[in-house]
Amino acid sequence: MIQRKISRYKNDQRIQVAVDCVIFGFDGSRLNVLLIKRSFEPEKGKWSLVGGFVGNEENADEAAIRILHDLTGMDHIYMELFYTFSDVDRDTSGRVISIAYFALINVSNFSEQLLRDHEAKWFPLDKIPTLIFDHRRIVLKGKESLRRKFEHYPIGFNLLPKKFTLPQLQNLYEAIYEAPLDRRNLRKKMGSLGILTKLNEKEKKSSRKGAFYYVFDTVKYRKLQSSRVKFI
Amino acid sequence: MIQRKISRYKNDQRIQVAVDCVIFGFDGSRLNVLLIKRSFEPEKGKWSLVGGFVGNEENADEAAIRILHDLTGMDHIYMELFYTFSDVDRDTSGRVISIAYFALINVSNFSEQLLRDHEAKWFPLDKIPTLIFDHRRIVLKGKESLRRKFEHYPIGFNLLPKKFTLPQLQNLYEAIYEAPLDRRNLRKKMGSLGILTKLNEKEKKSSRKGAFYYVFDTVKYRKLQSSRVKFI
DNA sequence: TCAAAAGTGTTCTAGATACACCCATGT
DNA sequence: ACATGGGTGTATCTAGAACACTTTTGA
Repeated sequence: MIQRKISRYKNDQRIQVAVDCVIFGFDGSRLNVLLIKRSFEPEKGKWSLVGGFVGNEENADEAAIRILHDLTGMDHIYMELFYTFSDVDRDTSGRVISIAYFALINVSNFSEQLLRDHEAKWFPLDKIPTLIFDHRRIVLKGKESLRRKFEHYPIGFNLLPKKFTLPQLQNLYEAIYEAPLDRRNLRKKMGSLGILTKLNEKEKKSSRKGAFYYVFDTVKYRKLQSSRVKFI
Repeated sequence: MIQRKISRYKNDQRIQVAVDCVIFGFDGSRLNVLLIKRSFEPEKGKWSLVGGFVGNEENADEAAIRILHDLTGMDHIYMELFYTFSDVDRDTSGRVISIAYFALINVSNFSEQLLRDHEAKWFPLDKIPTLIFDHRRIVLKGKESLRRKFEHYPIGFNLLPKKFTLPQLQNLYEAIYEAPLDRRNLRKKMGSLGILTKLNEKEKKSSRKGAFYYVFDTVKYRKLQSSRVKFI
């Protein structure tokens, strides 16, 4: 039995609280954002972030987890609150503030079927279509937050498949920083951090020679975590 | 004539939206947080952050500016949204989410009279009393956010008076990082950034020899701003 | 055999760190 | 005269940046 809490504060405030998720996905070469065709009015049929209202019996994290689960079927998605957008007229049909999260997922966990079911589509970061409301601003701020976080925490590994190659890792860094990176320096850096384990297996699709797979060494990483490592 | 916006969304959500401010102030040697004795129920008389509800016709920034202005009489206070707290039971008398800001002000702008008027008091960061609700958590997260921001942006100057000495600046760095810092290295760093101008005037209260005053060179700083400077 | 991407080491430079003595002044 | 905090310079170390050739293999 769910009982609605009655506020003891006297207040005629009427603001609704929503969560919006900037879902980043990396396809091995480019960084993408998942957008959906909005299924209800207003702005039905336009491209939009994935979102929903916060329930009376859940906090914003729980709402984001629920929304991400409904869309993907996945649990334990890496996500982080990065900002709250509250302009009075940001939503054209009511006063709604949006608690914004970015989420990092591995594109390969996302089937074509799933995309069709939700009328969803991956868009490269430099090719975001016109979005409803202030969602473009939310995407841009999400990207900035991701970039800052990325500098000190190894969250990028959430965007990669379990096994990944160093050229893929380099593409990821370059996509997030929008700047070229030297192969040799990246390898040296990863070597000195000691958080990658080389597998005796090669990825052969994207080159003739093939690139060795690596896995992320969680145990070694945890030891570093206390000391605010620089990852780039 | 203010007309309330009627939402077109069907939704029985009943959440109120508040803003809370972690106001940091530096007294020349320690970093403090401004707390007030809560003036209304529930939890009346307990220590609390400064806050208030977001009005129907203002966004969260505007609410924070209003709240800070009401308390201090000051405008153009440096402030930044750092997180939104939304646990279902965080406020014991209703569902209220709190959009949290940290604000940086110069303690010397704050008269004793002002403190008395609002039943407010500065508390050193390591001596925060028991606070209502989740305000302790908000303070801790605010401190972390301040620290991260401080690394790359010269926001610390908002905590200092217009004229300040290098020993004071050092105290500020040490207070924010809770770690000792070498005098000579700090001076070298500031010298190389070139954003301080030495005045021909000394502060004589805190030592016999006296320490030269400096001012922050806004023009030189702006030139640096594009390039993500490291400030520590 | 050649095109295309993977892999590999060294040098240079700038910034961070560590460190100890003299200076100015009020009491 | 001395105690107190302010001011200064150098040597070392480390991390980041720049840079070019060899290897593998499928077509």
